Amino acid sequence: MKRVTIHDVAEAAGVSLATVDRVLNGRPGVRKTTIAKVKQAVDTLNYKPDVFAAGLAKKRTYRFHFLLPNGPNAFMEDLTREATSHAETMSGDRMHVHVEPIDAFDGHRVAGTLALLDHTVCDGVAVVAPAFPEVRAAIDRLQDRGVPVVTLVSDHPASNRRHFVGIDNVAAGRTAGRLLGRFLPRQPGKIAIVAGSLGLRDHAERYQGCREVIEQDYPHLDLLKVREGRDDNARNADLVARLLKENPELAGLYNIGAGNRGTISALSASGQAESVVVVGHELTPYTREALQADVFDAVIAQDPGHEIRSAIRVLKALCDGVPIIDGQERIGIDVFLKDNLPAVTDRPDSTE
Amino acid sequence: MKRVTIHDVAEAAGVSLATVDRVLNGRPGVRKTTIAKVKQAVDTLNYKPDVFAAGLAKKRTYRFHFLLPNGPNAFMEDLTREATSHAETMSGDRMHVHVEPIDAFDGHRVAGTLALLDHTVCDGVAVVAPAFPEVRAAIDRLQDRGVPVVTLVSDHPASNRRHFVGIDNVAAGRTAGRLLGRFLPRQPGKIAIVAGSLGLRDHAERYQGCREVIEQDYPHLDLLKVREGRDDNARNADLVARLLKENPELAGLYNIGAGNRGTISALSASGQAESVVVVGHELTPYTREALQADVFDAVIAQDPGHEIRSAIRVLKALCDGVPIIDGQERIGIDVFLKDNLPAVTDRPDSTE
DNA sequence: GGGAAAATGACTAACGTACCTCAAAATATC
DNA sequence: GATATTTTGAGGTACGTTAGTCATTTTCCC
Repeated sequence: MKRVTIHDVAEAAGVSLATVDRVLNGRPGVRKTTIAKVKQAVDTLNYKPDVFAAGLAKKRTYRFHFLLPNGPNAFMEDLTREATSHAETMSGDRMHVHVEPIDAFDGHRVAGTLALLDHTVCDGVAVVAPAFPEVRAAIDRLQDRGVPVVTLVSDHPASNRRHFVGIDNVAAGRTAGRLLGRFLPRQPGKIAIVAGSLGLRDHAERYQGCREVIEQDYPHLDLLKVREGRDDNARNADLVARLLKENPELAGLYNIGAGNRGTISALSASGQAESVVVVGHELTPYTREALQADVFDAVIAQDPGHEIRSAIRVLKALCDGVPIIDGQERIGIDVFLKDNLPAVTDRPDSTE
Repeated sequence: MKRVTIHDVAEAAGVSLATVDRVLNGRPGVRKTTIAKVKQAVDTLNYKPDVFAAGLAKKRTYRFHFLLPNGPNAFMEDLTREATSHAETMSGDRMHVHVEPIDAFDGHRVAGTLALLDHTVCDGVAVVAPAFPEVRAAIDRLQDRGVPVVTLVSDHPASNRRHFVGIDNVAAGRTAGRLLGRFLPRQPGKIAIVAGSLGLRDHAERYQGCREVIEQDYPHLDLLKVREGRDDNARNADLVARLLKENPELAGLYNIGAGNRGTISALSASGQAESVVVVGHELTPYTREALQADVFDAVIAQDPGHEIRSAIRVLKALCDGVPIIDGQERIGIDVFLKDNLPAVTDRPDSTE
């Protein structure tokens, strides 16, 4: 039951402490036969370095920057809240999480913010990457400077980001399409789609997924052309009101992006809320209430807390050069109906 | 940016190191005015103890026992696999997770296993608690001996367990009912329910939730009386085959417990698989395949990896006497359709 | 076999906290 | 005001690792 230390390893391998240290920490100047001896001893003794002692000795600190959109978006606010709250609780663990609001619609500003970072300021960056080429370039340059970058929520696959923390948006769109197809009766009907902008990668992918499923498995359903509301509540309210007026017999509605609040108010005002099957994204106080009031029928979501924690773990793993446990870092596509809503936690008000 | 240590706190408070230590670790013999001075200094300086140094110094080890059912059940196997895999990876963190298989159907044996534990052997216990009174008593006695106990997957609310790590099974049942109600056309139809045993708390709760929703919102659907297959594949296959023969026009089927493999094979064999809407529990290789083949229409699940990690975090928090972050420890009710299945991870074969 | 280079050993000082002892000072008790 | 008691200070050791330095040994090459 006693702990195996490097002393034991040294003894077992018949070498000195210094040599064991050289092997364990990959320092140069050790013959490979000796390396083998040490490694052999390590795993016959099943030596595991003491994380506490190691952490103390190398007095490493992890400084991470989180670049998160600052818009009036309940999901992003949740993400920011989770990040700042972790910034506090983990500061004892030699973690310094700095949250920096960015304007996700201004590619140059985001690229500029990224350009200011290097290893003197931080050891890792998580960014909700808008799909601008200058952002991709800034990510790549930052990594060339030795700072690992992970994308959060919205990926930028063309870049060299080391990891993406977020959901598979095509699959999310497919799920939305499946729910619409199955919730609606097997008869012709029209489905409206409201997105923020198809220029946003995640929105485009969700649309693609939804369309795939509807066209393949529910051909009796007719997808109206996508309306873009720029994730703005007022615009969405307007769009949805008009859609409902133009299509009094509308069967389904898929709100691909944010701006749920606008969509919900237009639906409620129209009096058609219950007859239209509506699927939205992200669990916020508004979508939650809409589900309970049968205005929304399903919500596809991703857990912001999981995403922040996962991003931190991944960045730490990248800094330490240890492998990432894929299974643990996979972010699930959550499906919420009115019946499986998580209990509310006490949170300050937010807008969307 | 430099780290605040107890030295700084001592200096700021105008007391000695020893006194700071006494206050911080709640040792006796300090005047309350002094305590106040120190605490004041602690939070003006925002002192946070260094977890690495503390961990090293108090060479604390956390020894946790996980008592998990050993039956041929893919979900429990996943749970066991996650637990043993964490036992390895966390052994460096002074965590010793011991997994002990139990026969969940033998209350006396489980109680006997619990009775053998005390603080000389382990610092915390997580148990998938079968609903026997002797198990409740054993849990309470174990806690009286100073070992915190959390229940896992299946709760025992009457006991004094400190926490329950698992899903709200009533809500899970409601979700299943909702999916059946919404996937089926709005016309009369029969729904069959196969459980392991209504004597199992989680199964009973799921049934209750499902019935609530169906009776309230989908009264045109007729719930057949529950068949109990004891989570056994052969029994389930038999039951389902008979159900399908007796009810050729069966509209829906809810498989409340394990034994999915039996249910699936009977459905496939009957040729009625596609016409019956089927909801099952837990994501296993079999239910996954059934979803993809349109034999199952939805699967309600809980993530075994999350549950194990949560149980470990909770037990550690209980040992350290620090508060539990509720939001982080809440286990979600996952809903899987064929479209939002997580990518498969490489795992050894399992049976169910 | 002699000299250079490479490999290894022996030691030490951190890192920040926990926990212990013993003495000194402050306060309480009569 | 003397004594008993409580409170505080000073100092040390231990925890297991990292990351050095410098001396010594081994190996290699001509």
